[in-house]
Amino acid sequence: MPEVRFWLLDVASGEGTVDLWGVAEGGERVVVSFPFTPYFYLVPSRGAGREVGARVEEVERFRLGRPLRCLRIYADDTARAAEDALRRGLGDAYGYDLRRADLFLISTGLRPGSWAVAEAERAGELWGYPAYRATGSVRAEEGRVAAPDLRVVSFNPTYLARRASPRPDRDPVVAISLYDGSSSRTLIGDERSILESFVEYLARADPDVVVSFQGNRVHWDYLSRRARAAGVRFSVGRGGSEPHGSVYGHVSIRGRVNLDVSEFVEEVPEVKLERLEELARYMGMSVPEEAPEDYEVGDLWESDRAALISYSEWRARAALEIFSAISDYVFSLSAITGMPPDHVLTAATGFKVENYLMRFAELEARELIPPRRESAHMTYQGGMVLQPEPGLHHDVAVLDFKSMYPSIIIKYNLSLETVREDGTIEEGREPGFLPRALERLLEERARARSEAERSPEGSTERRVLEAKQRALKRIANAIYGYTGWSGARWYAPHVAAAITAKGREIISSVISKARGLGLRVIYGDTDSVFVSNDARKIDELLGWISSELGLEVKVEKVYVNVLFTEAKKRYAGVTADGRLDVVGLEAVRGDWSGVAKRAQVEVLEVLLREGSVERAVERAREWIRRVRSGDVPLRDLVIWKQLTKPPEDYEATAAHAIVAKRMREAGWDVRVGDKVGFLVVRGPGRIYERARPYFEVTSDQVDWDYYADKQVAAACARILEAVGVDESRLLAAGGRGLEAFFG
DNA sequence: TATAGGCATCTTACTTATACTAT
DNA sequence: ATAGTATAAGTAAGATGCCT
Repeated sequence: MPEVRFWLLDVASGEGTVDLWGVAEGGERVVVSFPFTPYFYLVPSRGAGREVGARVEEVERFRLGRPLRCLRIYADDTARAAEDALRRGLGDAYGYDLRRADLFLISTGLRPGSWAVAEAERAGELWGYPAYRATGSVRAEEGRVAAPDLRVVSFNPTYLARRASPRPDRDPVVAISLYDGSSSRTLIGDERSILESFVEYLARADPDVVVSFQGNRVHWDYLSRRARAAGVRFSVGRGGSEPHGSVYGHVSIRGRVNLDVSEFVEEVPEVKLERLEELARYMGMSVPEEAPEDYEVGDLWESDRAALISYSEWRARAALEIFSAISDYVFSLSAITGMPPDHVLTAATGFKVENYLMRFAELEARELIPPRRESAHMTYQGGMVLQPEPGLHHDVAVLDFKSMYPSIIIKYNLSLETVREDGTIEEGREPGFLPRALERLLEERARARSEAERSPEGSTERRVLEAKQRALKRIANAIYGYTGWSGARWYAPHVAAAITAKGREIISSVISKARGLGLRVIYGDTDSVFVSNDARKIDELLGWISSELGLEVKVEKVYVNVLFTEAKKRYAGVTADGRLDVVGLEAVRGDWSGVAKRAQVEVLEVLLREGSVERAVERAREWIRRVRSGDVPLRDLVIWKQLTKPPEDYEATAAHAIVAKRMREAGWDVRVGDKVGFLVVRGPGRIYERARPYFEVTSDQVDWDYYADKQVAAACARILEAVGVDESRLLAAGGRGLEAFFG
């Protein structure tokens, strides 16, 4: 039987077939077509039999671990067929609400971003590509880690906005920069020729991956509309197809991976603003010092076109470089979840986990896949957080459970089959669906890690395996949260509650034991305990945890100095290797001005490194003085807040919502989910009456006192009050007060 | 096409207490 | 003396973004 081996790029539904786009072993780009009729399962009610559908097979499946005789029913429209069966009272239906291409992947075990082997024969060409027709089975080729050489192209368009944000119904595309990994170019000229050249370029370069920053959210739609208006056929997909909207707000380009690297920002909590510059900087890439802001593009196009084009080329290059850095991770996520690489970044965590679970259910556990339905959200108790001992502590060890919740799920076999509604646990049962699914992830992760270690340093294989283990960890860690998500197919709040209850029980016993051993417990949160760094006692504690609880705890880090306020989840410390950790405090929050964050970090540095309260106070006072006198660049005063709903839906008048509303009225494209940057200006009234878009404010308008008192002083006082300094000492005027004069 | 709950903190919106004014 | 009103003080709720 002839076989074709290929690396799976994209899956598309054809006429009665599923078409697989891939890169074959020899480097050929191929399309392999499979005849595929979708199916669903019916647990028949008494009496119902094979007459329920035209093509029916009897199979054994499990429902929450219990074996059942089921019917597998094939139908072109499974949703309709299932609905019909339900209406006729023929039984309970499962797995009928999956999309065809998804079901194909789930049932065959094929993974996008991985290698596949298909029994197939050559069948001419399809849209100019070698086509194969399946003659037998198709399966994943296990154990082959590295992706083939992919052709990757990135692009960055520039639009010329007449005012505010560019609008596709009005403002033209004036340039598109392209980068193929070695050379840059920018298409300019009249719009029609730019768009035509773009389409031609893609047809000629024929990339497997098209990379952009915000392609899904902005560019594909914008460019499609402009092309339509200009009468240019926007055939950027393989076989000349046009982009089309798909699930998760993702845009599909047939035969290619359309990768919008802006979506990777979700995976990086350190990056607070979804901007290419921020992400690139985080990834350690060089970033132009003066990147133009959106509102400057129009002027720059007139005044310094060369600079704008060079910036645009940087953007295209940066997007591709980011892709290169994350591609192994993305392909791994794709392989684990079975979702195409471009979908997997766009999809929310819950859906990634769910896709993994559905594959595991169908391929390994033979569990029925429950339909998605709206469940009432139930809250339950979460992790335990200790009240910290406020003040400055020296030599503190942070003890951490290794993957506490995943360990609990497996160790106590917490699953839908084993946890009763009242939260009690059925002992002695076979490992349940969730623990098994989780164990599989952890096994694979352990294997990836050990294989990575065996691979030569710096090798492709090692890099890929390390990305794979990170991706596996990401999914494993999200399984607990998934059980408490009311949108989940396997929604199980009582299981989630049982997991956290065990967690609380365990951490409580660890705290008691630590105290019993004479360790001072300073703080703890969910799966961590901060104790005085007494190596002998800690060793004893870890030994006890291992032998008595059967769980693993490690010394995560040691703080030479660590400062706690009265507040939970907020502290800062200097580690043995000299790094300053800031946790939860203003300095790590995206909704505080840069000046307040910087001042707070400096105060912390002085306090924790030099150990001088007096110098820390002086540092805070310097910053307050500086701000009050207006000696700070405006960009350090911007406060960013996310617009979490339409501005008019806010019950309380919020500054950023008012600013967003005004910006919209002025023609800015401010969407729900965007961060709105504003400054507070002088004048009467509430903050929301004095908030302005950050780019509209001049230095003489700024309410410097607001920044001095409510931002800088507040952030510094938070720290200094923990060491007995009152905020009034920071705010008192002058260098030395009257007490110095009289004292 | 929202993983979870726990938490701090700021601002706004509303309530209550207090001081002051007009009758 | 009393009712009415402006203002301060106090509190609840809305909103955001962090931690594990």
